[in-house]
Amino acid sequence: MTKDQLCPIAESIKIIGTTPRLLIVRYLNESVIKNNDGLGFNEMKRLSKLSSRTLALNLKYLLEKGIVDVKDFKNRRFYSLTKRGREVVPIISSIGEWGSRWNIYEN
Amino acid sequence: MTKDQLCPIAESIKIIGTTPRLLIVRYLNESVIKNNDGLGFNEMKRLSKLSSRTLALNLKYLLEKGIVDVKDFKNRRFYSLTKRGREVVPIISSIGEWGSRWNIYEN
DNA sequence: CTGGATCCAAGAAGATACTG
DNA sequence: CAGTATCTTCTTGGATCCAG
Repeated sequence: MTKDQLCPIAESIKIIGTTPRLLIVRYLNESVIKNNDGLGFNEMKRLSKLSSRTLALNLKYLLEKGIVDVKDFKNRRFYSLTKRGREVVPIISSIGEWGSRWNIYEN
Repeated sequence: MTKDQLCPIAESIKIIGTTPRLLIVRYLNESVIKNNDGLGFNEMKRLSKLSSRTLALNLKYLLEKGIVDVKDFKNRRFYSLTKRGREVVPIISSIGEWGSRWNIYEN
């Protein structure tokens, strides 16, 4: 809590408001909907179309922020959303709803 | 509409899901709430703390996408949200709500 | 095969100075 | 006031490589 901290909204935008991080949350959430145990690195890479470098860096960031969790079992790693991460999902939903309206007009 | 287009959510994230663009929409929306005529370039720069370069580039992008509008009067330029731009506001609201919960836990 | 790490090129953002 | 020019730094993409 520094003295000249920014407002919470601006801070939040800086934490989660980047393309790779929103994409990661998005696909992790969809994996939950499908009742999976989470997603593996390569599966996220394929879905999100992020490079392995970008995916690895941003996964690490989201792990540190407590938004993403990882578990090892069955000789694999499974990434999933934490409770805090699931709270990000409404943001993704809003973007999805905006996208639907957006596509009514042609770009 | 190319053949291998991505899903609308991923596309939407790429269009609006970047820090500078979210910040721009955020402050333009708040200026509407305050019943202003919009925001000038320097005012947005001061509020968003974006560099003039980043602000100019992203304003141009949002103008092209029809999310932001600009009008000249009183010897000044006033940026504001279009109807389409105002549809982005729920995304900002979701981020704001998330930010509030976020701050309950210390980072 | 999975989960990265590494290297290099390209792009986006930040800082600051400067101009019409 | 509203940007542009320039330079540096950070982020991403894409390919490749490698250990378990």
